[in-house]
Amino acid sequence: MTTDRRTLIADAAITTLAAEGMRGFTHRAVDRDAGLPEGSTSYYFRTREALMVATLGRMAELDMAEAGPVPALGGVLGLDELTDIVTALIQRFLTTSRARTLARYELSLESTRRPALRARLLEHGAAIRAMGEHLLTAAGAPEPRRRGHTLVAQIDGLVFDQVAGAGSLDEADLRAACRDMLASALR
Amino acid sequence: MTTDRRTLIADAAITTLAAEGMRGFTHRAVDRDAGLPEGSTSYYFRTREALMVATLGRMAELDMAEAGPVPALGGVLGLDELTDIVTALIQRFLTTSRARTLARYELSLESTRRPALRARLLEHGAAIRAMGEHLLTAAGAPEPRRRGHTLVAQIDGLVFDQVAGAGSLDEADLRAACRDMLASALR
DNA sequence: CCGCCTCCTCTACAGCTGTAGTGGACTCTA
DNA sequence: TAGAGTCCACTACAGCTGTAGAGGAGGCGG
Repeated sequence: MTTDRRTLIADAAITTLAAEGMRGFTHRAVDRDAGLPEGSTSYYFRTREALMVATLGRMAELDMAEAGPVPALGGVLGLDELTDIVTALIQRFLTTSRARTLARYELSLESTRRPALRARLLEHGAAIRAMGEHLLTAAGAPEPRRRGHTLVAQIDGLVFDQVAGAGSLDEADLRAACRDMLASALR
Repeated sequence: MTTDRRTLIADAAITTLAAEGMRGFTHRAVDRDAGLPEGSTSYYFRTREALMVATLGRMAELDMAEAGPVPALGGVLGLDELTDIVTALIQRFLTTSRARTLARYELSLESTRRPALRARLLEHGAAIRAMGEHLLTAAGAPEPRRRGHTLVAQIDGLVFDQVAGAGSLDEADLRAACRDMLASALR
């Protein structure tokens, strides 16, 4: 499978961003991570901002591919199932897609200063919150919109803490926290 | 009040970090923000990492000065008082000390790659979580330690969302979210 | 008055960065 | 086969960065 050159570069960019931060996020560093000759990244994405936007786009694509299967469930969701789904999602953020998680935080902070990035990020964030809302609706929660937004933000906090903070909670703690949040939301 | 030169620089560094991110966090940029001649920052903090550590130290100092008055309350805390305290804290993070909040996230992410920074950050984080634990203990919550950790992380998520994410929650939503979290913790 | 010491500013410099442009290899069209 | 077009690797270059060090201003002890 020879992936598209741009996709290959965007994937490498996610890795670079997670490993080196915004400071080390340079055209040449991405070239290295992608195993391409110097100049490749700069050819496909002339400016650093274009590279960021492309990286974000690729992240959104991967996020959706990963989370897509989840809301395909039918029927009414109970607290236990909901907890399972959310806990599994968090675990994936922390392991399989840890790099993408870190890269997302980097880009979020950067979007504070870059309108072009901010617009894309909000778009993607809206899609994620919509999923949260959808899940809560399926479980019959009141005010699913507000609750969904809150829930997503709180979960993000737990993930951030695990990935860039103290990381003092084990899997059982995370599960308990999710269950409490969801129980509040369903009340 | 002529503050110590190092303190002046560290304060400027917080501003620079919040405004320009890790990438724009350079000796010369801090010189400019501090209104000092070029070379000053580089003289007091020879390496960039030393500057980061000093910045973090100053942030911890300011955080403590700000939060210090809070736990001075006596007596048993009720859910309402607790909610008031926490909501007020969040509001301060988002307004008065917004820059410091952003700088903290920048440094948290950076600490992922810098052991020297990580050590200091964990130290400060421990102090903050101790405050959370203390508050919950005063309110008679079971498992205040675990609950405190979770609470702090969740609050951080709400703050991050407001400051660098969608920011779709208004003050009433934040208050409601806090109340729910605290109610869960007290149960 | 002299010499010393501290605090600071200024300058030097090698290395890296973003971005643009040149030119070659390869592929398709006729 | 000739020509045009596309994709890509490489190079150029000005600007910025981290860090080190030289040197000067001003105060202090004698």
